[in-house]
Parts: sequence; C-alpha cells; structure tokens
Amino acid sequence: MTMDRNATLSQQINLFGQIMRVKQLADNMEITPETVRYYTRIGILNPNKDPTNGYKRYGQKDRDRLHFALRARALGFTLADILQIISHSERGSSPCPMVRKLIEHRFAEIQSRFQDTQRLYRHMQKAMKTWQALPDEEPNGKMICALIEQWDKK
Amino acid sequence: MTMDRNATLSQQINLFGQIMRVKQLADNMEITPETVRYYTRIGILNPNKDPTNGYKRYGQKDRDRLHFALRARALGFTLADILQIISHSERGSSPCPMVRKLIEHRFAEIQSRFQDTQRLYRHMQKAMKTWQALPDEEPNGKMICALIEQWDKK
DNA sequence: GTTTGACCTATGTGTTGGACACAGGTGCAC
DNA sequence: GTGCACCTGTGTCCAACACATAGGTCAAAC
Repeated sequence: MTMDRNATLSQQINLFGQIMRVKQLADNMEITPETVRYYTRIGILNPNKDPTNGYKRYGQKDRDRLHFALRARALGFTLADILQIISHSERGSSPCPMVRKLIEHRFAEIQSRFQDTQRLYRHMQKAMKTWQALPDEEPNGKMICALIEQWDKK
Repeated sequence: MTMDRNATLSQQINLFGQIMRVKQLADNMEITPETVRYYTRIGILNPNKDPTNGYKRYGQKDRDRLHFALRARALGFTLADILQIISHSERGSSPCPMVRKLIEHRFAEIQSRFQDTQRLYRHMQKAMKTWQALPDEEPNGKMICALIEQWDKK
C-alpha cells in the first residue's frame, strides 16, 4: 500500500518501509555507493530488480545483512568470512560456533600484524632520531643514500 | 670453499665476481626469485642479458640497489619511493633531503596504521572476552549471528 | 647420449576492498 | 525541455608480490 514509486514521496516512506536504492542505502549506512555495489557484486547483498528500469531494490533483509557485514568487518573479519557466515546462517543453523573459531584465527593475524607494524613504527622512530644528527651525503657509487645505507644492520 | 652446498662451480665463482642469475641473487639476499623478477619488472633492478640464452645477469650495481631497496622497504618506504630515490641518486645529487621528507610522510602513515591496528586489536580482545560468556544462538530472521549483532554499538 | 631435475624465460592471472572512469539510460524539479 | 543527480554495466587501477602455464637451457648422473 505504501509501495508507490513516486520518488520523493517513496524515498521518505521507504526509510520506514521496504525498498531503497543504492545511494539511499549507502547514505543510510554511511558508506559509499561503490561499497554497496561491491558488496552486491560479491553476493553479500542481493537486491531484486525493478523490472521497469533495472534499478536495484534493497529491502529489509539487505539492510540486516549490510549492518551485520559492517560490524563484522570492523571486528576484523574479511568479506570472505562474512559471506561464509551469512550463507551458513541462511541454511538455518547458528553460525556462532564457526564465528568463534574464525575470530581466534583472525585474532592471531591481527596480533602479528600489530606487532609487525609496531616494530616498523619503532624502527622508524629510531631512524628519525639518528638521522637528525647525520649529514646528507652525495651518492658515491657504492651508496645510494647514506642515511639508509648506514642504518644499522637489521 | 664451502659456500653453497648445492652450487655448481660457476655459481661459486660468481659469488666473488660479478654476475648472478635470478635464483642465486634471491638466495643471497634471502628473498624469493619472484621478488627479484618483480623488482626487475618495475625497474628497481636492471640486469643485462646473456645473449646466448636470454638469461638475466645481475651485477654489483644490481646487488647494491637490491640491498638498498630491502633496507628502505624495511624502513617503511614504498617501492615507488625507492624507485624515485634511486633514479634521483642516479642523476648524481644526494637523495638524502628527499629521503628526510619522505620518511616524515611515511612515518605519519605508519603511525596512523599502527593506531588503527591497535584499536582493532583491542576491540577483538574485548569481544573475545565477552563472548566466552555468551551462548550461541540460532539466527532468527533479524539477527545473523548473535555474537556479532549484539556486540556493543561501536 | 640421454634423461633428469633444477633452473631460466615471458606472459598472464589472482589476491583485498574497494575507487574511479566510461558511456549511456532514468527520474524529477524547475 | 533542460539540467542535474542518480542509476546501469563493464572495465581498469592500486601494492607487492605469488602462482600458473608453456616452453627453453644447463649441468650432472646414468
């Protein structure tokens, strides 16, 4: 009954109701339309199509999925993980046990990434301090940049 | 004498001399041949070619460049940075002032990456703790995975 | 002398999570 | 009826490689 396709009106109504188009959904979730399109391409969202113009129509289910996806991503899951979780839950059983396993795995990854970045960060900090004192030098056939070449071995 | 357990005679001689082939250089620098090939493709290395078989021949200059590149990369420079530094130094002037500017830039990047990763890391840590206590639940049309959906709003 | 196996070549594709460009169609307020 | 924002599909690009394919080369073992 509230399904008219008068755009101005339906845009407002759809905020409470059923169907959104790309930009509207994107704005609503505070992401870009590109991201919505991308998630649609890889199957996280699957809108049906307005037969009159081919525009994608996103319903409540898509909003739920997108909402879930954005939270999961913020927790370190990959889009592939998310896809897997969704299709698992689609088949009726709880994906939570899988999620528990997945998060342990991702956690280990993030941890090692964190440590790598931390090492790099400290390395750069130290290098910057050392360099304050060092003079610039011309390249001399053996060295390309004195600052980097003379940085301590490993 | 006992340089490389599997090396042929000519390979051993070349370790003291001028010319190496891909794998030899890779082993020597402890990276993969793929990386050597990649750096060659993008111009960080430029070997000449053995006219008899088309094999790439890496000389001392390539070794210097690769050595430099690996150190610079470990300090957070991108390969594009490295390429720029090398070509700058090739033109005779010291790239050091450029390097100083570049590192400041990269440092800021690493710092923000570091903080992002750190946030994510703590976020996951907290989530994992919370989840220990939570029960698994079946998906119920509105929720896909209770663990993630009920995770606190940002 | 041939076969094995490790190496080499060039080229192309896949990875992650989108961003951006393009060419053209649609919707709607003015 | 014009202009603008939006939509469509397709394709390319980013970083830093890894991996696959198909074929050529080389030294040594049989």
